[in-house]
Amino acid sequence: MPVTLKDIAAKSGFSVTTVSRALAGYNDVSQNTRSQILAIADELGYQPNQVARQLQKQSTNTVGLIMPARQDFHDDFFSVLFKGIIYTAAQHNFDVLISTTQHGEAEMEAYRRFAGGNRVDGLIVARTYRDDPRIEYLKSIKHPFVVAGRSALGHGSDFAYIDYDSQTGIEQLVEHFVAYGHRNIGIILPDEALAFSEYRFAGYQGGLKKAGILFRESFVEYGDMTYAGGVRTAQTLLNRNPELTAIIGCNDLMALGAMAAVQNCGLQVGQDIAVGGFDGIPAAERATPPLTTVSQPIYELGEMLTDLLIQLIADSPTDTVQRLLQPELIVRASSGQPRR
Amino acid sequence: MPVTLKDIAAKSGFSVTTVSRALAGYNDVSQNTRSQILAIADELGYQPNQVARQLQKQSTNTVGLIMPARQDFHDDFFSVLFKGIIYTAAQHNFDVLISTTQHGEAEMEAYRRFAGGNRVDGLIVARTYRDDPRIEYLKSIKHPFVVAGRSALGHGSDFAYIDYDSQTGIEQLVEHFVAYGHRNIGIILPDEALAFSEYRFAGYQGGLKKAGILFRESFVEYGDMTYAGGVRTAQTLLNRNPELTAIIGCNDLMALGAMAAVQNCGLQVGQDIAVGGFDGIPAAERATPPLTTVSQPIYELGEMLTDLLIQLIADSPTDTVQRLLQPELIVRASSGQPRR
DNA sequence: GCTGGTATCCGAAACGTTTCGGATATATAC
DNA sequence: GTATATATCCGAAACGTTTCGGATACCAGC
Repeated sequence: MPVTLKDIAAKSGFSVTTVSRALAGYNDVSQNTRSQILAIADELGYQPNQVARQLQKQSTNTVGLIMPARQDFHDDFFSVLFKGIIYTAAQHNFDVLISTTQHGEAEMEAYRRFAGGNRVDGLIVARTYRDDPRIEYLKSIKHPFVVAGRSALGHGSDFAYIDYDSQTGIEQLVEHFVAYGHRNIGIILPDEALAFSEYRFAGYQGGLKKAGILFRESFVEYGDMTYAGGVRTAQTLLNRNPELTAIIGCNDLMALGAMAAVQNCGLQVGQDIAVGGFDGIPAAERATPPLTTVSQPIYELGEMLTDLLIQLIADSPTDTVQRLLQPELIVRASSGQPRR
Repeated sequence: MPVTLKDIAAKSGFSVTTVSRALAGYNDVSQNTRSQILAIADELGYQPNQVARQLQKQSTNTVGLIMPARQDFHDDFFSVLFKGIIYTAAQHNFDVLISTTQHGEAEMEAYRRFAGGNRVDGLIVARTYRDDPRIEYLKSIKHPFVVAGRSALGHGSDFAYIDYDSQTGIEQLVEHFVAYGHRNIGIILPDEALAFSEYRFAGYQGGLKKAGILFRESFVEYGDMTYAGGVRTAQTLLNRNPELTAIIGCNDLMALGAMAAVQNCGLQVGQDIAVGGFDGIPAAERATPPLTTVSQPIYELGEMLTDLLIQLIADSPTDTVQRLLQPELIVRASSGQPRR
């Protein structure tokens, strides 16, 4: 029994049309009737039905985000990205609709519900996979979207995206380690299925090559982006390669896990083994010792993505915006002192 | 130009009604026509318009959450609560609609839009204030909602809520410190306007009283729930009261800040000054030294709230569920050894 | 008195679904 | 043969808005 325009119309004696126009501020309704109508609306506590309005206007003032379920949950990436998104959306008077699914058919189903089902005006897609079906779908139905990240290395990316140049970032981290005298540098990569995994791997190889260091398969492991996964994977790496003097975790959480693994071995982070991460989350700075990392400001990424998406919704764009941002190497105690 | 029921009707030669019923699986449509219709729907890539469906069904399968903007942003509480909510909502095939606002009129506006505007079937309200206008509003329009937290001490709470008994939690923490030989225990409280601030204060006073320790106004400060705020406030507390040997931060973030402040003074956390927190966030466990804290599993709180809300939406309840959960004291190195 | 303009109002259609209450045709029962 | 049941379909109304295209009344200008 919420109050509708019809109720106000009945009580005021005017038509639904006039009530609607009075409330919307059109100037073809007299001052007198407008104030009557406003008074009644106020008295009845009228609240326009947003769903009806959306149906009529064919727009929702809502952006959508579909997050991976569970296993990535304690990854700070989405938390922070998400904060940037909802805060920026609110600035533009947009709400944010969220769902979580496992990767796979359920995920596509959610995208169809949000985009095809007209629940949102635009979508932000994050964590791209190689040949990502979500992107294909959104392109096919011409629904506005922006992507955090690109397609995998070598695949074309003909859509709006914003991404940090993690290849260069990791390369700089490797160079930093090399400059400190390290030559046996291990790396914990993200899941191979993730598009950005390749860029980081390429950065690792690029850094080694520049330094004239031979790439060794055995120094590479894949982790699951979690703290616990970092502990586990670093353990494996250290057991298999006692000669390692440095480890790169491809996100800060895994790097923090790696630090713990090093300490568990009775070794000193920064003395015996240098550790570096990627992301620049707050916990990295607060760790003991503080973590050297490649910082990609995620909150700001969320802001930029949202601004871009909303702009894209407002005026269908002429050219597709693609922005590649430079991350910043932040050296802290976890990489220790130059070794000679 | 998304495809609608009308398009399928036109192409198949059946009426919109029949198409609708075929797709919905009613049994008053023959196997033959059903399969024709399904085929065409599939071919055209039909995706039901959720907004139209919501309008007709007068329900949205969506729960709403309105988060405080900015200053609380780097508080992990909402991030984790939020994860619990969206994950559980997804289990029930509910989406989650989010907005952020500053506390105040804009916040009420958002509640009206979500609840009165029929955008969501139910709301989760968190961070209650004393005599919270949001709760009054939702009660007045009889919109389903559940609350994380209660009204302020002494005010009646005639609505569905789930809360941790933080009074008992803080009391236990005080008792723990007392048992370790501390008598000069400072506390950093949350903003007074927050309903739970009073419970924690009461717990502090209760703990002191049990131990026969006189309450001293000067040992109390109010913080803003952030890490930086914790550093600042602990600093103030320590400068003013050099006799302090223990500090309680009323959330982990402020407690971690307090640890940093202690260390900045050249003092040892756990040796010179004991520190305890409240929440049990992951960072507390990983801190150096690990933080003694009163753990209130927030993710689980989000799960329970969402389950309760959805149940409340499904069958209007007979009695209002109110659950008071016991938090758990977790002793770690930040509280050091017994002093004698 | 007629014309044109302006101010104010409103009916009806539309957005895309779902559903109520039939309508039609065919089969079954007697 | 009629009466009843069943299977299959559909028109129209409804959900609550917004908006297009008038309609009406009144005024000024000639």
